Amino acid sequence: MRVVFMGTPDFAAASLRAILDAGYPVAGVFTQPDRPSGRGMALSASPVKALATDRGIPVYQPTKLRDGSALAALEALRPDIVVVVAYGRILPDALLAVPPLGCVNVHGSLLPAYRGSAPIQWAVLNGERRTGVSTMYLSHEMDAGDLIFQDETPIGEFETSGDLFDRLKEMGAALLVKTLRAIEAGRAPRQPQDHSRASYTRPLDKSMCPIDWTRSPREIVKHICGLQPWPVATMELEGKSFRVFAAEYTDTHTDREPGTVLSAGNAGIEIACGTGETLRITALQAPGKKRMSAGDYLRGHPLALCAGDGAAC
RNA sequence: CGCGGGGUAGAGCAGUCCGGUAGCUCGUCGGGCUCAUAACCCGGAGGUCGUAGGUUCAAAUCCUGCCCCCGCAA
Repeated sequence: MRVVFMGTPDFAAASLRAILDAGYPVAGVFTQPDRPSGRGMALSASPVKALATDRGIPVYQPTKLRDGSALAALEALRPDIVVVVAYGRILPDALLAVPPLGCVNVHGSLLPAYRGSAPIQWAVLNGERRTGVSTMYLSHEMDAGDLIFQDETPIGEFETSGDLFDRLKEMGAALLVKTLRAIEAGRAPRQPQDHSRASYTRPLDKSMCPIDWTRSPREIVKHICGLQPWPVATMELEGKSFRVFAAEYTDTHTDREPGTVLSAGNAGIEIACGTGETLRITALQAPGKKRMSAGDYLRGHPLALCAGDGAAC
């Protein structure tokens, strides 16, 4: 079964690696063009390209998918099936029609929930206790194709999007191999999604970073975890914007204004939340500094605590 | 050459502009005190100031090259 793989980031590279390790011949790989990125704006290859190059697989990086050349390139590869994982492009119907066995996709959610571009992060942000991965056939509409397999997993209370990403990319890769085997054997399930239960995510952006202290401790913890490793939750302290990486629950109750710093010491910075409860920030990053524990930071930067009613803090 | 911040004791920082004894908080080690503590008191150890050169009577500090870390941007 000749496979053509389309994908770009780390999440996709895991799937590519899995089907290669499973012994499937990958005739070619499509990935996004190299772009200047990183410090120094050096041109850098996508993780998928790096892996494909390493394994000696031809790489295609079309700028446009609709000018005919991409279609010609795909047809020339004569794939039986096309696997698309986080390619970052909408495939024109003409491309979808090329492989006789269809196009399959790995998505980081339990579809039909969390269709869209940041399903893993939004599952964390929304405080979901479980999520998973799905494989499906690609259809004209985004993430709405018929389901093949799904696999579930619980989300840890303090698990970050990055942690969950790493777990789901391996789950997705394994599920993809299972899916390919089933299709090859002609016994892959095909279950239309319940579109009435579909939900959609929007991309993350930096405007959502600031922590809203009027929310509950758990909502704030999920905010902190969900926005890691990017774009990272932030808080204001003494006029500077800090990136916040970790927090822990306390059993303290307070009637102080949400956002008030109640204490700052070795264990962290305790701040009043909106429910009369508090949260202790335990890891943060000051501008121009690297991430460190709150205790470490305070050692070099004593915080002026106000004992008053909090208004002046 | 996309823009900017940073590298000083095990950790976090000050000192650099204006060159002249290596400083603070924490940890650590020893001693003391307390019913008790991430408590407090006394004392000690621990640093080629990222690195290689240059200027100087004298460089953490001024000049130049290089390495590494971080943020923006993608």
